[in-house]
Amino acid sequence: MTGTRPFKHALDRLQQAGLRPTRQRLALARLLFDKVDRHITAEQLHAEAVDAEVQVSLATVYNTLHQFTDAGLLREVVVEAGRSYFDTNTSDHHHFFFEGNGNLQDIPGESVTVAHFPAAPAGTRVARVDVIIRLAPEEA
Amino acid sequence: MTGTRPFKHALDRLQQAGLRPTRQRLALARLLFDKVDRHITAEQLHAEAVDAEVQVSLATVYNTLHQFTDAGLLREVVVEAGRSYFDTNTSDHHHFFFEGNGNLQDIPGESVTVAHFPAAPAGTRVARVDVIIRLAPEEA
DNA sequence: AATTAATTTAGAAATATTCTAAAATGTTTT
DNA sequence: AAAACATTTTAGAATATTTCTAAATTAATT
Ligand SMILES: [Mn+2]
Ligand SMILES: [Mn+2]
Ligand SMILES: [Zn+2]
Ligand SMILES: [Zn+2]
Repeated sequence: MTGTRPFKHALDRLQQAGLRPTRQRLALARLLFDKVDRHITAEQLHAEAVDAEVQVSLATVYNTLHQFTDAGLLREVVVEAGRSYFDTNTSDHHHFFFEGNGNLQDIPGESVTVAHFPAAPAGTRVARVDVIIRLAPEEA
Repeated sequence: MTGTRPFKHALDRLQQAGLRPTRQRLALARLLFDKVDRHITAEQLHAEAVDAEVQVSLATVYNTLHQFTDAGLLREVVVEAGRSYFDTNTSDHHHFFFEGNGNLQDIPGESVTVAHFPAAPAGTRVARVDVIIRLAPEEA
């Protein structure tokens, strides 16, 4: 019976995160996690939900994306002013960013070495290291 | 005679960038470049200008920051949604970002090594490599 | 079924940034 | 130095993203 596994998968994620499995969260989790990894904005996800005839407000999409992020199910990626991407790939990795079209592409964590940087200042710890390789169209 | 050198310095920058030395640009250039390197937002710079009794609109501050950036006099740094910093340090360097208070601190380019990353996809060239080391308050 | 707690929502608000077109200023030509 | 021309500045509106508020709904527990 096709169609139940995706629900199961999304349900597992919510339980793992300690979040109540509401209709909206289940639907958003399915949209987010039942496909290949991706980088999506709140508005894009809301549009996808509307498109899939899931009734959910934009406020709830924002709330849910932040809850998922806090729970470690998503990662927020900021590369441009006034636009936040939410990344379904939560493994240690980095990004190519195409300045032309705003696309993001993953770079596996193992394939970048960040070495020699100074120790974190006293009273702080390194929460994350982000490497963004900004790409421009090749000149003619 | 103190007070003329700063004008000369700012004037040089504008000429180097091929920008007309208007009252507003000169004043903003002095505020930006006649002190130690820093990371400043458009609103902060506008507030400083108002404070220094320089009459300039917020729109002009944005225009000028972008012109300076395009001319290579500034660098835009994006680390948080809905907030752009302009960096008077245009040398090749990276950043510590304190998630607690939104502060940025430079890391000299030579003290970070980014190695082994994949080649830029066909049709693109690497415009810049940004390394952001995100710091959180040390846990108790 | 009643109680309690968590969630969703519409709409307003806050924030950041860009746009528009008119006024002002700077530059070049005569 | 006036006239002509080009650039810049500006107020205010517009756009865009994100957050907030408080009321309505839904879920979980008793
Ligand atoms: Mn968006
Ligand atoms: Mn700001
Ligand atoms: Zn990613
Ligand atoms: Zn810097």
